[in-house]
Amino acid sequence: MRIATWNVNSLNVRLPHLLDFLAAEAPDMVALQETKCPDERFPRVEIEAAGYHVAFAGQKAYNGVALISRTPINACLFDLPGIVDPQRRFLAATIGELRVVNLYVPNGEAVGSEKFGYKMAWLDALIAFLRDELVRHRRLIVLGDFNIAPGEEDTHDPKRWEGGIMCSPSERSRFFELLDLGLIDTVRELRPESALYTWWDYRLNAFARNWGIRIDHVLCSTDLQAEDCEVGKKWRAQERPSDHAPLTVQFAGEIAG
DNA sequence: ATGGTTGTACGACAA
Repeated sequence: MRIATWNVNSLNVRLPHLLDFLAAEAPDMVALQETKCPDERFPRVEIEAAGYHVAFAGQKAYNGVALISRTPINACLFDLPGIVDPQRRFLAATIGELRVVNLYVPNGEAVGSEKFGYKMAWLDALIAFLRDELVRHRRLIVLGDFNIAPGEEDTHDPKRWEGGIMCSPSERSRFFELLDLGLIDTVRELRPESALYTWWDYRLNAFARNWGIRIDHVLCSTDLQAEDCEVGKKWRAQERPSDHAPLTVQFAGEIAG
């Protein structure tokens, strides 16, 4: 099975790219973030016509997550337990024999800001939730835009990013707490030596210079085996791209189990 | 590298 995550930064603008991606890559499941799309305007018809089921949690202008799957999507949970959050950043669901948790972790703006405190509280609630979820589900995938670059090798310029937002010790320690629960960073496991990025700033021609960072992740429980991964840089190179590339991970076996 | 771009929605905020 092939599982992808993609922060599309407006599903309305990026729907043609998404439909091209589905046709070209034929993933079994895609987790989307930053759909910026209220539920009543979600492009259900177009995505279902491509042969996929949909589940979504959107809001006007900001945030918004969705799941797109060839296999029906069941038992959706739209709110991260343990925190009251009107922002649509979380969508957990059961797909075949998989439990999938799609995340759009708060950006945090700047270390020490009010939004940074929200990010830390959100991550702490996530860690508590996933500790329970791993007890309930042996085949668990946690994926999305984490807004955390786990290590120095995950930025194009460690000195520039050191201690800043997405790279601070408190954010990185939360990421490693997630791994310590029993989750695997599939991309780092598959490509231990590679500089792989998933996000490049729109500004300063950052993509052409490969000034990127790795903040989108696919984590899995130890019952699952990741076989291969790919960052879809060609989608970041399109006209009017998202600032994130899609990340696809190939797992052994099928969604049905 | 300390500026700059994009999306939403039409000014200002979020990223």
